[in-house]
Amino acid sequence: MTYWLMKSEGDTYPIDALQKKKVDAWDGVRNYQARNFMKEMQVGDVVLFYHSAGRPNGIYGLAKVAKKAYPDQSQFDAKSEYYDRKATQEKPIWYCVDVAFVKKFSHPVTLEVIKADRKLEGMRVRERGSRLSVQPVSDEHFIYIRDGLGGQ
DNA sequence: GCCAACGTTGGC
DNA sequence: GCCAACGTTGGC
Repeated sequence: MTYWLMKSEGDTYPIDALQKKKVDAWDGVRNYQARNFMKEMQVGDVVLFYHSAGRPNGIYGLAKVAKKAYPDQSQFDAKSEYYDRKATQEKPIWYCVDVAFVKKFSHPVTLEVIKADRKLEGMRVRERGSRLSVQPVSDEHFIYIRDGLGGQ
């Protein structure tokens, strides 16, 4: 079991949108490092759902991986903003996973709190300039957030 | 809305 | 294969 943090823009795809759909494709990722992490994901891995451009920014709840990485169909769609002309059905470039809604925290664990808590030292999202939209999270950090800060 | 950080592209 | 230019992300 691996734990992850995945970012979504709070005003584009908030956790409420996933709650409504229950399961959805996490597509549109166009960063190689993030893609490679998604390829490592296993069904059942738990994800911290992070809002950037949120009010405020932070972790709003939990999701879990419902389907392993498969080719992101939007890369083949010329009308999509995620279209990639270099990708072919035989040789896809971009992958996505399906994620399922698990729960929404009663209060988001804000970036401000994450940065202030010494127990969360080393979390990637704290590091200055970390723009990576899919990040692994250590067991300790994950459990501390799920059972501690997020369970308030 | 600004701008620093940093990933990607393309000329050489 | 280097690196300058460019584009995007995301915190503030």
